[in-house]
Amino acid sequence: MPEKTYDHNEIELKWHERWKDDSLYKAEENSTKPKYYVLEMLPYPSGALHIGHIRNYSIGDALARYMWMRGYNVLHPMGWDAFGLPAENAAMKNQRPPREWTLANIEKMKRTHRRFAFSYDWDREVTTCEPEYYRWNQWFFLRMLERGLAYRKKALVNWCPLCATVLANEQVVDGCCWRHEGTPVEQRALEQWFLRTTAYADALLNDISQLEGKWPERVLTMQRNWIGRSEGAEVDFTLDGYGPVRVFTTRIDTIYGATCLILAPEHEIVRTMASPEAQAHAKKMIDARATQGLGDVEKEGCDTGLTAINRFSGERIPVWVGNFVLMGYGTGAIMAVPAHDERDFEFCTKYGINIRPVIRPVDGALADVPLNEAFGNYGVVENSGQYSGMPSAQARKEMAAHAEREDFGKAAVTFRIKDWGVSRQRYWGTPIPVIHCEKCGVVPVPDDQLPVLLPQQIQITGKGRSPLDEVPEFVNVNCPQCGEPARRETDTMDTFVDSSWYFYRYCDPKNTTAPYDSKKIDYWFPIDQYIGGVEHAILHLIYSRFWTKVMRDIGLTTCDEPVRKLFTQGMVIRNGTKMSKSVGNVVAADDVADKHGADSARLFALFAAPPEKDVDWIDAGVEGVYRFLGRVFRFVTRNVDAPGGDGSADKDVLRKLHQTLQRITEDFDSRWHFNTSIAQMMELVNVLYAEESRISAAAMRQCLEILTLMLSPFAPYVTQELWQEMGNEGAVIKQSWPAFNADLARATDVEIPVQINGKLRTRITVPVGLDKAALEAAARADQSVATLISTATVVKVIAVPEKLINFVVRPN
RNA sequence: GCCCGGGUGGCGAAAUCGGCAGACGCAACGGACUUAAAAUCCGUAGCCUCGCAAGGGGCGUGCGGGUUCAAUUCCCGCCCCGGGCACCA
Repeated sequence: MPEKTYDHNEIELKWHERWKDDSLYKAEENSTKPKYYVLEMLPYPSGALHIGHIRNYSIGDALARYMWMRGYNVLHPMGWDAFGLPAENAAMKNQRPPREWTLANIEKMKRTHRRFAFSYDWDREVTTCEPEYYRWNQWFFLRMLERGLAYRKKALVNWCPLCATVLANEQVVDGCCWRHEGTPVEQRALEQWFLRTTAYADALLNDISQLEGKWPERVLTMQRNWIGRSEGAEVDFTLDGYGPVRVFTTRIDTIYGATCLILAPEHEIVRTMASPEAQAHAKKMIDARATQGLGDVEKEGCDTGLTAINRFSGERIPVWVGNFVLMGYGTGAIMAVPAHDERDFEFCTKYGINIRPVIRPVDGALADVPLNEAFGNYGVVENSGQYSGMPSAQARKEMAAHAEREDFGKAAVTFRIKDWGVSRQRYWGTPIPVIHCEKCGVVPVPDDQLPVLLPQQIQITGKGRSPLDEVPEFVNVNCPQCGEPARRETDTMDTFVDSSWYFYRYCDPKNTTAPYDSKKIDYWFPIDQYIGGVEHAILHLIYSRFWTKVMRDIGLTTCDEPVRKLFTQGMVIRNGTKMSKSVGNVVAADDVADKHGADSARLFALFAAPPEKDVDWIDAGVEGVYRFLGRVFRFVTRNVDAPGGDGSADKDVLRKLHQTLQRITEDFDSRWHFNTSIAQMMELVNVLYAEESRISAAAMRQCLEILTLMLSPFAPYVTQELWQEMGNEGAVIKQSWPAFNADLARATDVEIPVQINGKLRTRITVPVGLDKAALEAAARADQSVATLISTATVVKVIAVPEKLINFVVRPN
């Protein structure tokens, strides 16, 4: 058969049409096959897929296709993280309702998804802005409310003036809004809804051990740091004329060295009891904190005029306010031990407050403790009454026990993680399903009245409070309890709620009576492989873990953790910076597909670098893999029915073929270095070109089929076309992954480098399987080796079978 | 400041367990085909150096040391780049 020209447009269009009904990728509901759930993070429907998305999906899709071919029942779904601020901004700009804008974007992006032939089961598509989905957000919220896991409090919250809404702590980056770099977040006191993530702080931390080795270590480290468990003690100091002031410390063993107490500027006692000057100062510090945000801030403080008594020593010490003490951590008050804490040292030095060492090094004296810096190590406690002479660890225990006995303190654990603030003063999100009644207070919307629907007709001005406040039909309701007129809650939920459980919904996407049927979850969960960007290491992945634990405790799943294995792929870089709309260096997926085809775009996304590494997008690089696909296409089409050569190259070619197959199979099973998998196939094709005329018809057939099958997870269109060209029936994805033949893969001869004193001098070819002695004999028997060592005395011979031989010699 | 990654040709990278550094690809150069170009096919190529040539020698994985017959790989000390955390008491 004459060689054909590789026309990617024709081929991709043809198979795109045939695959339209999607029946190929349906996950089976009652299957005897082993299951495999592979998931890529769902995108925000911004309007267009770019090449960063393509990389993410190409990794997942190659894996999904491989697992199909390995005989697994694969669940590979896709959906849309469809709530969020951009839709509202677009609505303001274009006078287009957010829903309309969002759904149009989804249609557009879905077309691109299909164009790239990602093997999704679209019957399971989830769109989080649709009532069928978000009603279950509301349902979950009510379950959490019943269990005290959702609650409302007035709190200082992070407010982004540009978003005109509250942000979660996780959404504040360097004191600025995560979406508006350089816009400092302000602190405002508002009534807000929170989810009690702190109730699961210990569980979230402990269960990280279940993820060890299966999630990237740095993600686990980031989560551990974020949770920030810290063991210490709470202790009361007695404030003259007031009563106890509680502090949290990890170093209660240094308490005899406490020379003052420092309160956060927001601390209640500052407001109620401090001197007027101190109150004014504190106010300034609070305001400054709201605007300065970034970086290191000079420590600042002010004496409140109050004094407090140390219950251990009976000593009376001054009480200060300090800008570096955080209201949101511990109790909002600390005891300052300048001799043993760097920050306290800095503060007390600045204001001339006493520095008194009470810890000495285990092998030193108290007098050796330097007074020009803080000595923060553990050691032996001194000048501390009955505790003097104890090691730090013992003192920590005994002092906490003493405080507890005397009822002025206890051993305590504090977490850095806070409860998750989920209120947003926005329109385009899940309405929080509660009603505020003058008489009954906060009343949950009854389950049978769910979903609380977002009103469709709405003017979004971007000014003032939540847009829902302006919709009387939405706001004005009757209280479900007493029937009197009441007001609906107008805050909506953080969109991270949507993505915290969407992967469960994929298992039962059309359920109208429950978020899903637990039996289906039991079959599919946990997710075997989750693939996404490392930027979600904390936010999304910690919320998802939290949600699963809550669901487990409600009895909705038996999983402790939703995700068994996590893979974080690298970013796609262009011109030295991360691809983003604002930089204007985005490469649209459709543009690449137009020019070189979806297959080439997918192939290059995987070929350019190992998947976990950042990759530079180079247009010329796509041309390289495009050429490769053309080479494959032409080679296969012209050899399909060729009479074949004399077979003199069969052995070498089949060895290369099976070695390649082995490597690619191993890469799928462990390393995922698809860049080398693809390079291996390129090498194979180079060999095929070189030996083309010396390959027999039978060996050629084997090469063509196996090459096509191996390449198919990466380039589904062209391989499908070739599969048909070869006269085969059916879809490539339904074929079995070829088994490599270890006998054929084995080499008979191996080239051994010969070193003299560690320097490469020549090479010899020997049969495989020679032991040390035989290898040395073979080397000595070689004429050029004999010449090389003849002028010196061989002192030692290092022979490593199938690797190398090294003669250590001394000149004569 | 602390905690992770990373640093290899002109470029993206490879070397899986301490054993031939630079596979594969891009860009480049030379040749074939072509009226010509594109496409395609074949070939050259780390750097320096000696030689008319065949061929030879030296250097080389951020820098400096160490272990070893042998180090991109292991150990110690630095430098640079990227990311995360950053008053968390």
